[in-house]
Amino acid sequence: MGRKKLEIKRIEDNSARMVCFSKRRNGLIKKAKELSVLCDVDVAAIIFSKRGKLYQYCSADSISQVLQEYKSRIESENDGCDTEDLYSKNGDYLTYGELLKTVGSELKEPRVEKLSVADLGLMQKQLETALMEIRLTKTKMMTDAQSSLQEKEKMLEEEKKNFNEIVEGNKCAKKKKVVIDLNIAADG
Amino acid sequence: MGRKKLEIKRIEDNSARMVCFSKRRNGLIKKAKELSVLCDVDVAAIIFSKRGKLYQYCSADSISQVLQEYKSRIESENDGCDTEDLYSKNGDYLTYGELLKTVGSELKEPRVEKLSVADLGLMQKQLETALMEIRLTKTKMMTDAQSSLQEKEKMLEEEKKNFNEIVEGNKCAKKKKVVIDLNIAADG
DNA sequence: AACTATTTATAAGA
DNA sequence: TTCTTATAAATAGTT
Repeated sequence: MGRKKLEIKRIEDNSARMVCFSKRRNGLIKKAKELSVLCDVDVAAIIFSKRGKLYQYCSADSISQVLQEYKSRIESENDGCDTEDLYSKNGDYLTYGELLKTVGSELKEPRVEKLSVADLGLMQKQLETALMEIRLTKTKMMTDAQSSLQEKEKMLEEEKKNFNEIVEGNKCAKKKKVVIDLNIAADG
Repeated sequence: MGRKKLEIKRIEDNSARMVCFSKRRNGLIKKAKELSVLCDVDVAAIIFSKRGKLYQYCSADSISQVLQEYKSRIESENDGCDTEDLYSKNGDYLTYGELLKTVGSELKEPRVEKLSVADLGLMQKQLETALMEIRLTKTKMMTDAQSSLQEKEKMLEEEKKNFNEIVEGNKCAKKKKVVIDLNIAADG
């Protein structure tokens, strides 16, 4: 949408490409937000610029829902796979510790071939779960930090208000005093 | 954009919300693709519907680039953070094994408070790297599996061709024989 | 699933 | 970069 119809292929002009990137990046994130709010779904948009900058949007307050959904999906998709050796002895999923140890040793050694694509898929899902758990914790910590900041701000606001009331009170007192003085003058 | 200006808040009517979801989901993914192509950047859009369905777009062919970028970013962003205790003794980043052990023990125990947001951010990045490494490995394995399948298919095709040639050869031989027979008959 | 009246996004220009 | 504006594109409500 613009003065001309734009063909969808790489914009070769450097400056034009950057301008377009800036506009459309904001546009995409706006659209992602709107979709999330209007339709009450979880949306994430991630954009890596070539210069290493990372822009992202993730619908707030819902990471735990996403996590929950993910977990239940992992649990239900769990049949018909020969991935027994990826489980803990107790039949549960690996703890993150066990999982990471597996990832670390299996991926680093040259015996990756022993793992099937299905195994890697399961690992991937578990890592994603771990990742979301971290994100959740991080978000919560940041939210907590922010709300305590907001509380401080509120207290400051309160103090300011009180201060202003005192100042206003003084002004009123001065005005009254002036009026009285004038009345006195008029009397004379 | 539409007959009326739509306020950006949850659409309460169920049917209308689903229609909107369908339209805007496609719209978002289209926009993500366009941004990726026009500006030559990596874009991912992930949408979880409430009913557990996952829609996503990820600009293809670029996971290894993203991984590379991520790694170099981690290496360069590495100054000015007080996250020393997340590092291995050798000064390098944690191995995935060490990292996962930390995630597992720190997040499970009630002593998460000891970790700062910055620490979690670092963990997050490392987990993301691990995840991409897994994805990359999985993709490679699947590609390899596919190409070996394709090789088998090619061999099968070759065999089929040879077989057909033999069959064709037999057909020709038969034809010739018939002609000869006819000639003999004509001679008689 | 199509159709259109409108709104929204944005390409080019300043 | 930021604003403006003409035009393309998306889409809300309708059929």
